[in-house]
Amino acid sequence: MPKKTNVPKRDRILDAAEELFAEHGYDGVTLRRIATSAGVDVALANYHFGKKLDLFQAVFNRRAELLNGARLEALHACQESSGAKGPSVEQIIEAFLRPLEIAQETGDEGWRHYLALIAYINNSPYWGPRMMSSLFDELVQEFIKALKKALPKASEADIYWCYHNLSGALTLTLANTGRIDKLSRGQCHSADFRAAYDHMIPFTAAGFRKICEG
Amino acid sequence: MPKKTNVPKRDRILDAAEELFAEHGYDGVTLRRIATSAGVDVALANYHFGKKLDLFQAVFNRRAELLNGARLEALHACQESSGAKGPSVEQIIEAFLRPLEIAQETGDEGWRHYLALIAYINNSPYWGPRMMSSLFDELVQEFIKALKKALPKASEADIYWCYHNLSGALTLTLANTGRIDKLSRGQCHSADFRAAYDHMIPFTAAGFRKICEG
DNA sequence: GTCTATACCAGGATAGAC
DNA sequence: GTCTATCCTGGTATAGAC
Repeated sequence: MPKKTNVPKRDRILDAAEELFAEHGYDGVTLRRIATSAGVDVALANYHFGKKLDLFQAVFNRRAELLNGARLEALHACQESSGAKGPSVEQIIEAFLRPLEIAQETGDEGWRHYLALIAYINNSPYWGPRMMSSLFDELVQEFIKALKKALPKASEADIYWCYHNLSGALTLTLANTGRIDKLSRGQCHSADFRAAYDHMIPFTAAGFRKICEG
Repeated sequence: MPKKTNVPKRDRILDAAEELFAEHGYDGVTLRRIATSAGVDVALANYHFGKKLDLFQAVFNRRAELLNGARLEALHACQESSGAKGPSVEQIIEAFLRPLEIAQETGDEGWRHYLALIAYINNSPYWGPRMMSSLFDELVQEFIKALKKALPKASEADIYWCYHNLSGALTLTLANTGRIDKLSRGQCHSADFRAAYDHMIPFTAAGFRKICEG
């Protein structure tokens, strides 16, 4: 892959950091490696972002608003089109997941790395509690509220456990480890988010209904 | 928690490494920290296990056979009790998951850390492809075979995508990040594996049926 | 304001002496 | 089994070039 020398160095640092943090985790990456990969001097990351941790957070923050905006918009769209009874479980999960196909649609590798970074953080006992809430709790609670309305008989705990299962399936998908490719001997592809969601939406919707409608 | 000075130092190193690797990942832990936590000299880890990577693999290997033996035994048990028609999807998933309650049952914190380590490795784009197959593929394929029998109309790809969703839900559970506790404001507890599986088994079984039985 | 060269020093992996 | 020395890597600060 050719170095994009037309992109501003500040962005190249973010891009390189995004890819490397997603693949190797926070401690698995050095600032020197990020700088080399971005084709800039070691000290430039420090100049633009301060400490390593600040860079990490800058990477995590960069695309969050755009992503969650799209998801919230999708939720509101299906809420409006469904009237007073509200959207179905399937529609809600669809709105939660489909905007994440953005990486495939735009062909922007950066999005793929970013989503893998979310998976890393969400699955980490260290980073998860420290970093997920501030960017994602508001969005999740909005979806939970919609799900409660679609499943009025469900207890709160049941809804959250179901959400946990959905979140886990999603997280492993975003991690994009290639494990399913190998297990299935090439019949499934980790990188094919569309196929993943095509299965995940009916799968998890059926799970929600089973637990929450009895 | 008091230092267990009665435990052999070699095991104390494994225990400490297990806990720290699970929490911080491979690169987030130094041999010094492991040694300090185990109450032994820095060089002793090197003496017993060689390089850091070898210690990492030793930790990952240690409990795998016991764990997967129990899961396989559970699968065979339900296969025998169900006769020629074979066990149901629920029974198969139950056999896949319930032995993982071992941490809760035995009260051995080491098991909890070990399971979190599996979650870390399985969700990692770097470690997943390098370390999961050798210890877990055989077991997984055995369960897949049973699932195919229980869902004879399903395509292979569908089975594997459903397994992927199950594996993701399980992985996030094992990671034990406390996120669900926070989101649900204390109504669900990450550490309560029994509650997690009580929901995960019917949830994922319904998903399998939806995808694989139409 | 953007960027590079360089230096500093803490901390760590490893090997070899004991 | 343990202690220590050595070499190296990495995060960060600073000075100054463009």
